[in-house]
Amino acid sequence: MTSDEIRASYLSFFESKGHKIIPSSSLIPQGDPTLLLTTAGMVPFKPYFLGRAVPPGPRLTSCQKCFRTTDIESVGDPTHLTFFEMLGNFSIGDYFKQESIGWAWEFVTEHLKMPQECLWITILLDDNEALRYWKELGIPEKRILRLGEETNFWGPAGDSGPCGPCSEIHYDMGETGKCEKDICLPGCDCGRFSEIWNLVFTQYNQDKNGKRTPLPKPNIDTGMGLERVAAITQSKTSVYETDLFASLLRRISKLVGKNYGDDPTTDNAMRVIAEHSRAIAFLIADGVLSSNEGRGYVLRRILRRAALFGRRLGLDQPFLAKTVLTTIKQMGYIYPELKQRQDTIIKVIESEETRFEETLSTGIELLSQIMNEADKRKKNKISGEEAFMLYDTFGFPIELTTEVAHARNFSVDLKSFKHEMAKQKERARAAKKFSNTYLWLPKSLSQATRFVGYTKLKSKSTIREINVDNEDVDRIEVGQQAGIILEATPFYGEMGGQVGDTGEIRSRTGRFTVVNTIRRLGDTPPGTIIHQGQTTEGILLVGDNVQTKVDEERRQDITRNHTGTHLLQMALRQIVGRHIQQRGSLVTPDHFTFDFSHLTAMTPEEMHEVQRLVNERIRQNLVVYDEELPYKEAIEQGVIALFDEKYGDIVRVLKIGQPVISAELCGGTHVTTTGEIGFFHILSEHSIGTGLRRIEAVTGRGAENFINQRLLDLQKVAENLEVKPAEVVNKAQNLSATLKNERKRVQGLESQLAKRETEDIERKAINFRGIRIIAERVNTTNVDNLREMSDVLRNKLGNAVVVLGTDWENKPVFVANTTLADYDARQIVHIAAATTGGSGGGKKTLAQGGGTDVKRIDEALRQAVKFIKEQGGEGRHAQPRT
RNA sequence: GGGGCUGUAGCUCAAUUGGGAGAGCGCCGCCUUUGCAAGGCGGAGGUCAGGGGUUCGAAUCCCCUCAGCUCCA
Repeated sequence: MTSDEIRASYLSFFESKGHKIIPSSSLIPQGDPTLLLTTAGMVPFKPYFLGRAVPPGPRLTSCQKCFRTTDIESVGDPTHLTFFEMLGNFSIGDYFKQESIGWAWEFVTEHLKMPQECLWITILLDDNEALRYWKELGIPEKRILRLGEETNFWGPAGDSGPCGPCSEIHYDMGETGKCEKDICLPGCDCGRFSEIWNLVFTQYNQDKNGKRTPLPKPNIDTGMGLERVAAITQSKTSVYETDLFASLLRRISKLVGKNYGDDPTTDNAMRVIAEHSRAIAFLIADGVLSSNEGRGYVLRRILRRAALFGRRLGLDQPFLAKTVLTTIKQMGYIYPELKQRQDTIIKVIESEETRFEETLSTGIELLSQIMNEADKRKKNKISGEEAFMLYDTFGFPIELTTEVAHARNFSVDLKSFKHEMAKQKERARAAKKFSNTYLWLPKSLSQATRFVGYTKLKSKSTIREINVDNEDVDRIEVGQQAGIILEATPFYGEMGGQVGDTGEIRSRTGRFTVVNTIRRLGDTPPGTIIHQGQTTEGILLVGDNVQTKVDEERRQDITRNHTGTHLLQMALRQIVGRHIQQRGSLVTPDHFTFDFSHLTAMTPEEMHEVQRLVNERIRQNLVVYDEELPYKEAIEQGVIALFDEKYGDIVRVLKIGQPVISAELCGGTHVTTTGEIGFFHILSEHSIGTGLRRIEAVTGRGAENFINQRLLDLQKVAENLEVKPAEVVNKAQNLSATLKNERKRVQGLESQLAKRETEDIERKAINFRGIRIIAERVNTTNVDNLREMSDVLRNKLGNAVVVLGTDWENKPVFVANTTLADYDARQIVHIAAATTGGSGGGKKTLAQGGGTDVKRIDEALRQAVKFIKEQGGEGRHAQPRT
C-alpha cells in the first residue's frame, strides 16, 4: 500500500463509522500560545476536549501535520523524524474503549492487512476493561502486555486537566539479530517492534493535587504515525525506505553522486537532508519565517543542519531549494499550501542558505586565528570557552569546530563547552518572567457576553458578575476598583490588536468608570467581556439594571485606525507582493502599528505608492460591511485569516467595497464607509526581526495632528532660516555646503595665522644649557593647530622643548613637544595642566592636557619652564632622539 | 523574553592604559612606460551608525536609540 492509499483508506474507514473528516490544520497551533508547534493529531481539537468550543460533530477524524523539536539532534538515524503525519480518530464524549479498540483492530487487520500474529497489544496494568475488549477480538493473552503508567498513561498536559490510560498496538518485524536481551518484547529498543497506534482513553480529570476524578463523558484520542505504518505495509525496516522518502533520497543521491545504502555515514547524512527538506517545506508553507527566536529559530536550526550535512557530502553550493522542490512536487496535491507558497519557500531557503555560508566562513576564519595563536604558545587545545564563543556569538556549529580542529591535530574541550551551554540555558530560564495578564477567571462559566457594540455605543443591560481582587462579590462602593461582567455590552474587549473601550456604566444608585475592557483568556470569540475600572459614585449590585455608554470620540478614533489596517494590508499585498501576511497589529486611538512578513526593507517608492493607494480608496468612500460565514467557506473564498488566531465555526468577514477590494476575518469595529477615515499617513517602517517589518501609521484626527505638527515645525525652521517654507530645502542644502566650505576656509586661515605666530614665537626661545626652551601662550584656538605649531617649532629649533598653551572655549589647553631623551612631554604637560586644575598625558615625545582655570595659563607656563630647567639642571648632555 | 558580537573613506579592514584618524584596493591628476592585477609622484574622499553622559581630552569608557549577525528559552 502506498502512503497515499493508507491516508485515504484511514479517513474513509472512519468516515464510514460516522466520523467527520477534518482537514489538517496549520503547524502553527491556533489559539494556543503555550505551544510552539502542532505536536500531535489532537492539538487542533483541544478546545473541544476542554469544553471551550463546540465541535462540528462528536466523532472526528484527521490526518494532521505534526512537528516535534525534541528529536532534532537524533534525526539521521533510521527512526527519528521532526515532521510527520498523524492519523487519528477522536470521540468527544461519544463512543469509548470498546468501539475504539474494535475499529482499530478492524482497520489494521482487514484494511492494512497486517498479519494478526505479528501484532502485540499493551495496556495499562489494571485496565481490565481494555483487556476484555482485546480478548473478545480473539487476541491471545500472551500477546497482551500490562505496562506501567510511565508508558501507558497519558497526560495531563501541565499539572492538571484531562488524562487517562492508553493502549498501544505494536508490530513485530521479526528477529533483527541485534537484540542482546533474553526476552525481546514491545518497548525493546532493538528495533524489532514498532509502535504503530496509540489509543488514549481520557476518562479522568486530574486536579492540581494529583487527584483523579472520572469524567462524566470520557473521550477518545488516538494517533497512528503514517510513516511507520507505511514502512510496515511496504515491508521496509525504516521509514526512509518508504515511498514517502524514495523520490527525495533519489534526488539527493543524484545531487551528491553517491548511492543511498552504500555507506552508513553517507546514508545518515542523506537521511538528515531528506527529513529536514520535508520539514522545511511544511514549516515555511504554514507561515514560519527563519528568525532567531521561536518557531523561526526551529526552522533556522533544521535548515542549517541540513545545509551542514550537505557540506559533509561534498555539496559546496546551495542545494536545499532543489530537494525541497521534490517534496513540494510529491506532497503538493495533498497539501496545496506547498504549491501556493512555493515561491516564498524557495526564496526563504535561498536567502537562509547564503547567510549560513557567510556564517561558516567567518567562523572558519576565527577558528584558524584561535589555532594560530595557540600554536605560538605551543598548545593544541581549544578551550570550551573559545568553542562556545564561536557557537554562541558567531553561530559556528560545534561539530564543525571539532572537525576542523581535529584536522590540525587540535582537541576541543567539549566538557567545558557543555558547561558553558548549561550556563546559557540557566540564564534564559532565570530570566523567564510571568506575564501580567488579568488573573480573574469568573466562577460561573456562563455563556459569552452578548456584544452589541458593532452598531450601538449605548445600551441597557444587567450586571451579571462583579469581581474585586480576584474574588466574586455582590456589590461595590465608591472608590473600589473592580471588574464587571454584563449580560450584553457595547464595550469592545481588547482582541485582535484593537484596544478595549472606555466609558461608563450607570445604575440608579451608582456610576462606574470603565478604564479598560478585556476578554477572558482562552475563550474562542466572542468570549466573556470584562469591564475594568472604578466606582465613581454610589454603589452597584449584581443584578442591577444599568445604562452603558462608550466614550464615543475615542472609539471612533480606534475604529478609523482599525479600518486603516485593512486598507493598508490590501495596499501592501497589491504593491509589495501577495506574500505579505499580517503577523500582528496594535490599534489604539492615536495610531496603529501593523506587523507583516517581508524579507527586506520597503523602498521609499513602495511606501509612497502604498500611501497613495490607501488614500485613494479612502476618497472613493467605499462601503464597509460584515458577513457571517462558516469558516471553511470563508477560507475557500480566499478571505485573509491570521495564522495565530483561533476562529469559531461561524466567522465574521469584514469586507470593503463592491466589488470587494478587501476581505478579512475580523471581530473588530469598523467605519461604515472609508471616507470617514479622512486621511492616512505612514509614520515609519522598520524591522522588528528577521523577515518581519512594522509599519506605524495614523488616520483621521491622529493624521491631522501629525501633519499639523510637521507643518508647524517646518514653519519654525523656515523662520529660523529666514525663507519661505517652500525654499527650506534649497536653503538648508546651501547652508550645509557653505558651512562645510567655511570650516575648511577657517581652518586654512587658522593654520596660516599659526604659521605666522610660530615665527614670532621662535624668536622668544630661551637658551638653556645647550637646548632651546619655548613656553608660550598662543592665540590659535584650534587644538590641532597648537599641535602642528609645536611640531614646526621643534623641527626648526633642533634640540628643543616646546610647551604651548591657549584658551580653547574658555578652557586652558596645553601641548608639550620634545624629542630629547632627558625630557618627558607627559610630565611637562602634567605640571602645566595641574596648575590650571586639570591633567593631561600622551606619548613621551608629544603630550596634551588641559584644565579649568584660564586665568592661570601664564602661571602654568612659568611652572612648566621651571620644571624643565630642574630636569636639565643636572648638567647632563641632552641627546636628540632619532 | 534573556545574553554575546559588530557598525571607522566607495569596498575590505587597522588604530596598544582614553592623548596626532590610518593601510590596502578603488577614484582623480601628472609623469614614466606600452603586455596581462604595470610602475612612480601628487590629490580628493570621514557628522568614527545616531543621541546623551563621564573626562582637561572620547573612535576608544558608561547609558539609550537604530541597523546587522548570533546563541538560549
